[in-house]
Amino acid sequence: MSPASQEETNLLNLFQRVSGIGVVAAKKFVDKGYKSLEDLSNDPNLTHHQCVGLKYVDEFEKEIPRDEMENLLAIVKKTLNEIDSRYNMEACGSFRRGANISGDLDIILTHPDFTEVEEKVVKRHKATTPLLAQAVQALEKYGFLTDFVSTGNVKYMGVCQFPGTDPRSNQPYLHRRIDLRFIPHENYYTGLLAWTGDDELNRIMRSRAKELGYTLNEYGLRRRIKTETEETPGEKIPINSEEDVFKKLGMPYMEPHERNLRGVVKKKYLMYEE
DNA sequence: TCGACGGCGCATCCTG
DNA sequence: CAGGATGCG
DNA sequence: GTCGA
Repeated sequence: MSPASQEETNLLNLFQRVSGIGVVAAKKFVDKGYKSLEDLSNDPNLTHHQCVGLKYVDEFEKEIPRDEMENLLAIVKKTLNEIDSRYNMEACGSFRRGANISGDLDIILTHPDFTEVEEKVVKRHKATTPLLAQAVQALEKYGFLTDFVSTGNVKYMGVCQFPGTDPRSNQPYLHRRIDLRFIPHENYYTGLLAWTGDDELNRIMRSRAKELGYTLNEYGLRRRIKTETEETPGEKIPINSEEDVFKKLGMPYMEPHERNLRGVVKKKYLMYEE
């Protein structure tokens, strides 16, 4: 590779370390002649997301130890239960699958007043529901949330920081990426399943559902209606636990820590290749 | 053998 | 201005 | 590159 295009590749990779900068934006900045993150920081037209990403570019690359994840989650649970005990929340992703380290904190949130019907009504009228905003406000009040990346009716993306000094470093705790995702009450378990993953398991369960004439996603398990010309989602199967979904698909229940399939499946194929 | 390989919420830009 | 398209995670 | 249609 020529020196020039090597430099360009290096810069593209450098800029994409910033949250909010993908391949398109990175290329744009290279074309502008930027050579460093400092050049980037002098651009007056960065999006808000990119500003936050740049501010914490080093901190966001640091992994989060499991005990800190537990402490962060405990703060969110305690704070929200204080303002309304009917909030229900769980951290998903690799943390729920038992990982010792995580990249960010992904929390799904339900409340009995936020149903599928409610969500549709809100969407149709381009209205707002206060449930997520109230939760965010409560967490901001304690200084737990330090910056936002995006914030809407059902999804908040932002930055949080555990209070006090980290005994590991004798420094303040690092800033961590946090997502709060509101999902309709009756979709809690399929949402929990989908957002816990991993991706490989999601693919397997969705394709298995398809084979059995269902369609599975984070919004529920539905029967598929098959006519001569088209297939449409049919009535919803009631789901009251993650176990219910496995059962409907004729699969043995897998504990969250047993859902780390990424790579495992590949190994299986490699065995056949021998 | 050949096409699909995720869909979606939010921010922002584009178009009319 | 609204509605659609695109970038991003 | 993998896998079902």
